[in-house]
Amino acid sequence: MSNLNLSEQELIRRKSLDELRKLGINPYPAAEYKTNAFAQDILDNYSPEKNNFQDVCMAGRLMNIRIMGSASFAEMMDSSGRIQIYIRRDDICPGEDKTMYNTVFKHLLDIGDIIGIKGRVFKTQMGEITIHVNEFTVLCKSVRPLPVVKEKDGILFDAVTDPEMRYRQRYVDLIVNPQVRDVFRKRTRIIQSLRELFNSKGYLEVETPVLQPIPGGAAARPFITHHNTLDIPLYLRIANELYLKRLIVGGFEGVYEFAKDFRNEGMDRTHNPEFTVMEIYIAYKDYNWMMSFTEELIKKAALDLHGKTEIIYGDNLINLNPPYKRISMIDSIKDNTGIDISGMDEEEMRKVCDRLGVPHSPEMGKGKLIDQIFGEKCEHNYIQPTFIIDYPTETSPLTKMHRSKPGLTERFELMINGKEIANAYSELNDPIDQMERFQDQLHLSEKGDDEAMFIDQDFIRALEYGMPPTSGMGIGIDRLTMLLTNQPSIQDVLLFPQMKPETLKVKAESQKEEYIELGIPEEWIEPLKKLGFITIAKIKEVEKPGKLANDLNGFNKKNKLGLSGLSPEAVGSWLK
RNA sequence: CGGCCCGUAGCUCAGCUGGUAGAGCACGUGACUCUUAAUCAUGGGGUCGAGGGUUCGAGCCCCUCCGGGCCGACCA
Repeated sequence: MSNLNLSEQELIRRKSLDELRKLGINPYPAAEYKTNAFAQDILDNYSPEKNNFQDVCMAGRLMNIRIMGSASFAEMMDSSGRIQIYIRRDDICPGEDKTMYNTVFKHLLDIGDIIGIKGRVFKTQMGEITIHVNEFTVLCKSVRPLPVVKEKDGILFDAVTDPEMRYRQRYVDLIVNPQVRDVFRKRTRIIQSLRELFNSKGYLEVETPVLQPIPGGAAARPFITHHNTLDIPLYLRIANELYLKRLIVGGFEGVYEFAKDFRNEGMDRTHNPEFTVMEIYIAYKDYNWMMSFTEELIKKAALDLHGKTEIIYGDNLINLNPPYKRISMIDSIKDNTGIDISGMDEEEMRKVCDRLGVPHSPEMGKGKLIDQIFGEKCEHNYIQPTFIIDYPTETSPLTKMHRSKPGLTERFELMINGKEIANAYSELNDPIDQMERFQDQLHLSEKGDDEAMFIDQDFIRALEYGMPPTSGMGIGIDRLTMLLTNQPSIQDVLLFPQMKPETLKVKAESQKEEYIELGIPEEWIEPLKKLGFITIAKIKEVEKPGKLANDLNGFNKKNKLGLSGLSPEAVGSWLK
């Protein structure tokens, strides 16, 4: 009955499954399969002169099968790549019994199945490095047909490009689009590169709470959840900043964490509800030091990934070789708009916004207005890496006041390709100033800003014991990965980007008993369902029993079911 | 939240002014011992995203909904 929902190809593969079992072959064996070679290693290192790889054993997925009578070529893909294999009937079946080739290989194996092979490597007349197989083992039968992507001269045919399928069924994407695996290998290499640098300096990798009673450290709307035993609300973290700084108070010299953060906000090409941020805090440093460190880190990541600092993103050629340009936010606005906003009050700023066509609203303070102008008129112009420094106090409540510029803070953001890549400060460690900044945030919250920060009393208490002068920095790992792997969407650097739930096509089918109650012979239930009458209600809607009888008899004949014919009267009796 | 586009066989896509659903690959059967987008012959496979409406008749026109993409808004 469940077979009703299966396609023809799925039914055939399930039948092959049974056939294999009948031949005594377990399609899902448990035993370890010991391999001694990978496709890429063979392709890179085989040479006929050395006559190496003459006793290889490898495992992988069948991606293509070309049968030519008693010999066949196929392609097998393992974690390293694809390689061609050559299978000859009389090698596989040296004796009289040719079942393993004629039946198992030719008929019961399909594209998508996973097998193990033993054989020797050689070069075909066409010059392709190939494994001559003398034994194969079924390791996993695939019962769902894989999209078949073909390739010639680097051109892909029928490539799976549908974003919905690629993101929802990432496993399929990874199988048929090998360059996708490469992006995620690179993502991991980027993270490793940063971790190596931090560890080489003796900084400590730590873990801090994801479930937080007060979602602090950033301005964003959190996800809320509930703890049953404690009977309190908890928030999924929007940042880990305040916890890492507590650890600096505790005496660690440098701490860092690769953290999943969660923000209950919009989704687009650069935003996913959960995302990864690396934050690092180092005692006795300031934001100037941190700028140099950030340069070092970005350069290292680029070199580890590409071996050079020039990268291409979209149409832009970007050079990540330090030093990067440094410009204050005020100067940036001056450069990009010709307007010097230094010393202006809030009213003057509003007029500037109007003149520039920058949208603003009454609850925005001076700092927010500056931020707004920068975001609209400046940010997108910084394609080459540029540090924007010295941000307004109002929008930087965790940042130390600038040592010489009143009203500003010691903060920088690194812009690359017109996007923020990193954000860092000389951390505010004055507990009394910090308390006042939190209270300012509270006022913003009362004015209706639902992103204003909460007051974290325990964090204040920690600062009261004394936090050394510290610089902290955060990097969006997803966006850094997009940049370094030239991917246009955050979904392309997340293995499982957030999607709306798939609406499962679970059709409400009536039970067999309900059909029988109507007097419908059991053998006619399946044909009825095949014709779309999956519920009793559907049958009751039929107005012409003659037509239904005719359709059913036609179905019987077409599918050679061999059932005795139905009269219109018999069908009519079901409908009463 | 607004604008535009998309949803047809397992996959990639055609489908004319509304007139009985097509191709390639994949799949079944047969042939073939160095092929490679293998080839040749032959056969099957569809609730055209879902639901309504207009019509003698809808994959196509209208409405609603679901899912996806791009752009903008909001948001860092």
